[in-house]
Amino acid sequence: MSTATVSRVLNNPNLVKPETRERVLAVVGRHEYVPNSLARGLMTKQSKTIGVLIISISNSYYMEITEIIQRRLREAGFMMLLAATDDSADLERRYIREFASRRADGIIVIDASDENFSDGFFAKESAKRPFVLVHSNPAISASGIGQVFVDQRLGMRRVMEYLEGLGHRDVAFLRGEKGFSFDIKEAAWAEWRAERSREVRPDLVLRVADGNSEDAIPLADAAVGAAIREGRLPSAIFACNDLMARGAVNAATRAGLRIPEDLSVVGHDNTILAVSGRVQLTSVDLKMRDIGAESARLLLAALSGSSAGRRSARIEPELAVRDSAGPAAAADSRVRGGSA
Amino acid sequence: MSTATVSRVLNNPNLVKPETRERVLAVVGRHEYVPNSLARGLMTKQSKTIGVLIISISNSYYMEITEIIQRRLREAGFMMLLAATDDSADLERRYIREFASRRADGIIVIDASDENFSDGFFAKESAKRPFVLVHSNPAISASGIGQVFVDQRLGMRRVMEYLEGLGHRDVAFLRGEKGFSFDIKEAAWAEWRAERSREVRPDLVLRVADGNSEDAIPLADAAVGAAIREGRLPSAIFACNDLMARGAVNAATRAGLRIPEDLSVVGHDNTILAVSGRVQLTSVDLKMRDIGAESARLLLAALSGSSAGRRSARIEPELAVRDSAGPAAAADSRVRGGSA
DNA sequence: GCTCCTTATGTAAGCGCTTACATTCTGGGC
DNA sequence: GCCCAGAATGTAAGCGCTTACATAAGGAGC
Repeated sequence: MSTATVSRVLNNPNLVKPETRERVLAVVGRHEYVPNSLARGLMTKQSKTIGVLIISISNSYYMEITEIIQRRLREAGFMMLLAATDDSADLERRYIREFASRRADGIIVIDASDENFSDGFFAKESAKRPFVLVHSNPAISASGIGQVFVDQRLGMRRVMEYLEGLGHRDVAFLRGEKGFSFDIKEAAWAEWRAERSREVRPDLVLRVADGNSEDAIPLADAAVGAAIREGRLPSAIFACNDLMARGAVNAATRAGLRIPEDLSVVGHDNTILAVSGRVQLTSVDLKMRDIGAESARLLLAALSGSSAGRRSARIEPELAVRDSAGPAAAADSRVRGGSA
Repeated sequence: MSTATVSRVLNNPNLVKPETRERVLAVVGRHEYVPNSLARGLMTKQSKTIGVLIISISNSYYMEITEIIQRRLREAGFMMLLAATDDSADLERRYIREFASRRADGIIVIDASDENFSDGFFAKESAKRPFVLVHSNPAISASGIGQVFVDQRLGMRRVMEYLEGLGHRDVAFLRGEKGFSFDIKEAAWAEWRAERSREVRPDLVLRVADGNSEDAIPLADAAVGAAIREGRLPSAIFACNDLMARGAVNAATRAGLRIPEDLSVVGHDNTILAVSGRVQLTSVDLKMRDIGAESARLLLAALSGSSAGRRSARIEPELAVRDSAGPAAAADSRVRGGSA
């Protein structure tokens, strides 16, 4: 019995006579033969492996995306190589090279670094193999790279529209010190004000040193607490993520403000934190599952070579409306100490 | 210039004359040559890849473990293949085969299925390549398999000790309907009572249908709310995870009980939920980072062939003491309507 | 029974590397 | 100038597969 026959049994069973097939299968089963994918990949030039790059593994946002990606990949017979870049453009590059070296059939980069986009690195990689970028950067969205564009500007406008509808003219903006995701949201927030000829008041922007870790909760708590004491908080506040939104709620509650009667709070990301407390947070839902599903879909489509179909997708965030935001009417007078 | 020389430049630079080395490196750089790890792995019999198996990706518990594992693997020059089993023993097996086929140099299985342990599958796999199991199952801990044993029984005893010290004689037990992690905690809880000749009262055990998803919060809320109304809640309650603990806190607060004055609550897992609300939860810390670090350490040690050193580790959970549990004295009279 | 076509199996090349072994350089000692 | 050890490089085999091509084995048709 030649190795070729065995190979055929495993890959094209219909090419071999049923009885021979049985015989081979029997031996294979008895000896617990495990094919060597490395050798197979060397011949077939595909590894049935996809590389996925995220910024941090212990971040529910990325994990929700990754979970659905992994599920889709499994269904399509692929395995997932996962790595975290810690937001380092250098590590991002190194990992992409590593994926390439392992002959990953495709690569998904979630929240890719600006640097590697602007110097053309992504464009070059994108030409070599199926490649999908998940991001919120309008600059990238204009490029020809396969991508899932998360329209955060739209998300922000939906928040502002909603609050405006509730009568809130001024909305404080709570963000972490640095991070692209904070910048892009603040830009949309400022744009909204500018469009309505409202001064883009810097005093409305509250900043905490670290907006992404657990510490963001107490930090936001402190920042908002101070703003309340100093009477410079308007009737509503938007927080760039649910961590900070929780901190804001805690501060307000401690200060004796009721939510949403005295202060409206809107969070972002719609994580478990939004529904964990007594007051359920109204929060922007980035549709993580859709993001994951779309990136997997785009990659798989590119992989199957069906050059038909879109090479990119756009995700529209939605506002998950809950209890933490309400009409502005009563609020103004309370928060500002009845000066209205 | 022969391929052998190139190979040497890349793997044993000192074997080749500096100037040749330079020449090779120059060409390599110019042509953006990316070595083929598949071919390399075929020769060297190692893929520099580790397979990691968890139950669910979008679960902060597993992700915290995975994050540190990935970091350690990177430092040691390995990449991580990650897959989720959805708690299916069959998928678990299939993925392990898949890892084997891809010639993963080692495998880590987190919260492995009972089934694949008891039928000897893990033992067999463990013999083939470095293999580490992370679990809380005393049965496995007695086996010779490389492992990180998380002593949940000890964690429970620390909770009970702590509450006993605060004067709580009876502690309600809040769990999800099914799951090994719930069972093992309940067993330790019952054991504690039995040791003190206290009846293992079934009415002290509250069950919610789904203890692990987001729904656990409102479900726990409802269950605890009912128990409060029916006056069958003792002065303290332990929840098998922070989700349910949050639900308990919400229910108690709504019912007008103060925490911890009127009711003591202890959670489990010490996740972000524990510190997200106004009342900070006392919660069992399973030392996720230690678990991840230990599993990576054990695997890497096995990989480097240093047969010295332990083949297993034991993790001792600790109680992260915060504000949600306090002395029982006042509580008894309030919760039970002053019948004491 | 012979040809011819189809179907089933075997043969061997080659995927891109590493590495044992063979060969060629190089230069110090005489 | 010659010898020889050691360093530098080349040669070629082989890792475990897949697959084009060659060969063998069945029938069907006459």
